Amino acid sequence: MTNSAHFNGKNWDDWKSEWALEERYNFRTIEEKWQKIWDEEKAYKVEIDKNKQKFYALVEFPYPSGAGLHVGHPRSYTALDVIARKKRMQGFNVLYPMGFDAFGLPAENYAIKTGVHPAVSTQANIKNFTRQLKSLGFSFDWDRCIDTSSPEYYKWTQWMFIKLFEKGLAYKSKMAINWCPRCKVGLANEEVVNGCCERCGEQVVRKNKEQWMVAITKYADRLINDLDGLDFIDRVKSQQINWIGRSEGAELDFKFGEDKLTVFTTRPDTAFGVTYMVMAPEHPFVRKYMDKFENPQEVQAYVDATAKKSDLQRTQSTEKTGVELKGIKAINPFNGKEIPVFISDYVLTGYGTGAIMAVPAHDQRDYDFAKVFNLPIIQVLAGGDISEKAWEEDGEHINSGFLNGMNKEEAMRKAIDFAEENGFGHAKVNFKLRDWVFSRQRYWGEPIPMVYCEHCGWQPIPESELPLTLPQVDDYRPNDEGDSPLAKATDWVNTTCPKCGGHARRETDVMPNWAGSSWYFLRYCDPHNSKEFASKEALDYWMNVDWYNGGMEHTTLHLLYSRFWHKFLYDCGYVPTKEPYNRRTSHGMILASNGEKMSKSRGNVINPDEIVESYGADTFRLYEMFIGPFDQVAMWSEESLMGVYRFVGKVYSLFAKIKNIEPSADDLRAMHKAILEVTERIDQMKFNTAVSSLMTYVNYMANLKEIPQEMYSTLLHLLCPFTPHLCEEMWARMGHEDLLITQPWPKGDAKLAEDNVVTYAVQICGKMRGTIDMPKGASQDEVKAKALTLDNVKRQLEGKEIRKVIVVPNRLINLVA
RNA sequence: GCGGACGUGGUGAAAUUGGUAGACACGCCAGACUUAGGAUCUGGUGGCUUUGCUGUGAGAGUUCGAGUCUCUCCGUCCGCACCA
Repeated sequence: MTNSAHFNGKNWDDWKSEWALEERYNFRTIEEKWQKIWDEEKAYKVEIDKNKQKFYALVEFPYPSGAGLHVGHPRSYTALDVIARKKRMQGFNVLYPMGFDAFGLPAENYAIKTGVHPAVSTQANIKNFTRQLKSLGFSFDWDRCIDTSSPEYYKWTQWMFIKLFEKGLAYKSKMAINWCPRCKVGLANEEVVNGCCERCGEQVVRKNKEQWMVAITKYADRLINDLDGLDFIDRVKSQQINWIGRSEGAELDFKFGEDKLTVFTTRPDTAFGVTYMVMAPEHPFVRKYMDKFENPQEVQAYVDATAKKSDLQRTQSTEKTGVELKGIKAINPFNGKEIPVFISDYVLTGYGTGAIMAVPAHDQRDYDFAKVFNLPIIQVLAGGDISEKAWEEDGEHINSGFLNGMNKEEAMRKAIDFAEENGFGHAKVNFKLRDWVFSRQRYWGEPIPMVYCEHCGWQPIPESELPLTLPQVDDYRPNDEGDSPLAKATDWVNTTCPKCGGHARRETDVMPNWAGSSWYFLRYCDPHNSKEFASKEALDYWMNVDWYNGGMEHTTLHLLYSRFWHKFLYDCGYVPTKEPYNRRTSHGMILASNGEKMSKSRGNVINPDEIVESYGADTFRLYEMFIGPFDQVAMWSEESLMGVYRFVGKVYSLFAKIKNIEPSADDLRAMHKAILEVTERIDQMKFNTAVSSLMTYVNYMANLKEIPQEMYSTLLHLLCPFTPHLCEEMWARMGHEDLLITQPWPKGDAKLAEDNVVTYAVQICGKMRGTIDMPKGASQDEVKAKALTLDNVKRQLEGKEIRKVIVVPNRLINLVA
């Protein structure tokens, strides 16, 4: 790699004496110097180059909070930076972009407190984040930096919303939504954690509101099925599948008054075991039939009590409560039997049809309810002990008319056939996934580009009026009624209908902060395009994202939303692929040294700035890669960080021992082992052991009196993705004028890496009894003969006969006596 | 309850996927050196009753051979959760 032509007119000794003046590793000057050079030369700028194979590496862009970068962010960023840098050296045209997910509540809350416009504080935070990211030496193409809160960006978010509306996938609906009384904002299901607001932890309550909804459920099946071809880690796939919650069953109609009461069930085969039915308290029939019930006061009281409960209260207690709707019975279409109907809060209004047929013998929840209300329990599948608990397993059908004698699978089929033939039911697939609540009653988000006209209903604003920018307001506070602060900007709200020209009012809710991030990876492909969200050429070249790393906490939020959003754009013909990400991996969290989460309130947050200041970016980066298995949680340890700092210093000081000499066979073995191991382990995201390999290699060199140039040069190549500043500096000190980051990745030679002497484990009956050194490729007999010379082996075999010999070449010999 | 991951020294962890358990670090112990530096260097460091034995949460099984595969327990972490 190195030759004398690169020595810039000086000879090797001149260079060495010049640099030897500076004995201590001074990371500050080195890092500052190379960051400046990379910045000035736009070393990581990337353009479409059809002669090169592209590689698109992506990390989740941060929300630019006032707190600045957390040590958790760089774990993900460094990992893909290592991969991006290695891919570049391997000749790929690498797109590794960064941007800011800049809409969100903290900026708005800050504005409420201080009066500073969210745009102002957000820009200040972006500036700070950018400084921090640059100080860590990431190889982002900064020319592609995007900001979801800029009108140039959200113009296209709005444009896409209009497309959703035009295709009938965005619709306005009045429904009970999750409402956070503290944030004064409606939440999507995905944003409710254990019945509490994901952001502030306040208990979420139900509130009836007109909301924009996005019909993600239309894509439920495809969001599950298309996971099949993707290289996502298993827990991401299973969590998404779980969240979407597909279940197969049937919808069946039971007669109720003059109506049909439709239920969804996954067990139509148990229909002969139905002894009662339950509706959710919110079911429309409850109101419709209220004056026909014999006990309307009791029913209404229960409905009111349920409405007052928070989701948490409602789901926490598994004790069954409810009220019978006296005076009206339902009729089981399978056997014509009259059965009582109840309302109970264990039946949810949002899932299935909001009503169930109850089979207490074969469903534990129904069983519990039946016990409380003394309802009959009819066993229709043989098995278990019905006097103890429900039997939810398979069995032979009994007491089930024409289903008798069948097992579960057959009876299911026959029951659905019967329902279809007699017109009271059909097979049905249901999902837990609900449509996406897309309205937020706040200020700092994308305005929803819709107007309401008395005559024409909801109309999108013309594309020529995009972007619809946020109006200035004086008061950012939302109110308890759930009006957005935008409602106060009356000049902005009052407008004309784009269809009839009459008076119309703008939508005053804004989009959720998940909107901008649903398509940002597309914008990176062509970030300055003012005519399209991205050109076809750019999308054809750069998509898909080859490798996307991000947090597990986004699995059922951003990751699911953006897959849906992308599929929608694909259906419209705007993007060339049906899935956005080929590969998805996830990093573990970094915890404080005592295993607690880092948080402001605990006062245990490590600020990356301080680490960079004290130890340098290279040490920080390398430590985060060495801290432990990438996909697992890791605990911050300043002591371990010191070990890495020493290693970096050692790499620096080895420079003094470089000589223009040829490496020996042993040297080459150590070198090629390092190349092969580091290359493979980076690809597998085993960064911690890749660093171990580098340490082993450096330890080997530290033991040499003189280090061949080639060995040191190879080290710089292999280490460059991890500690780019130091490596670039030492590369220059070796006399090179071109940048190390543009050099080709070393090629490992497995032959040269092979040991010529191997140590065999000697086992007797599988137990280790000693080791022997053998030349590589020794015959079985030679190995056996040598093994038998060991004292311990002789002793163990005394008076025994060897019955079998197993030799694993170059590894072990096992003598079975 | 359902789904997923996991259990290895004083600590963070390795283990070519069934073949020498503890690589690489941290910490600790002993020594050297000093331009006293967040020092650095050298050697040692699983346990034990140390010619050797034993050891990967516990117990069984498969195998010539198990940290790795199978089964049963025990325990930890994460996600979802009255989803019909």
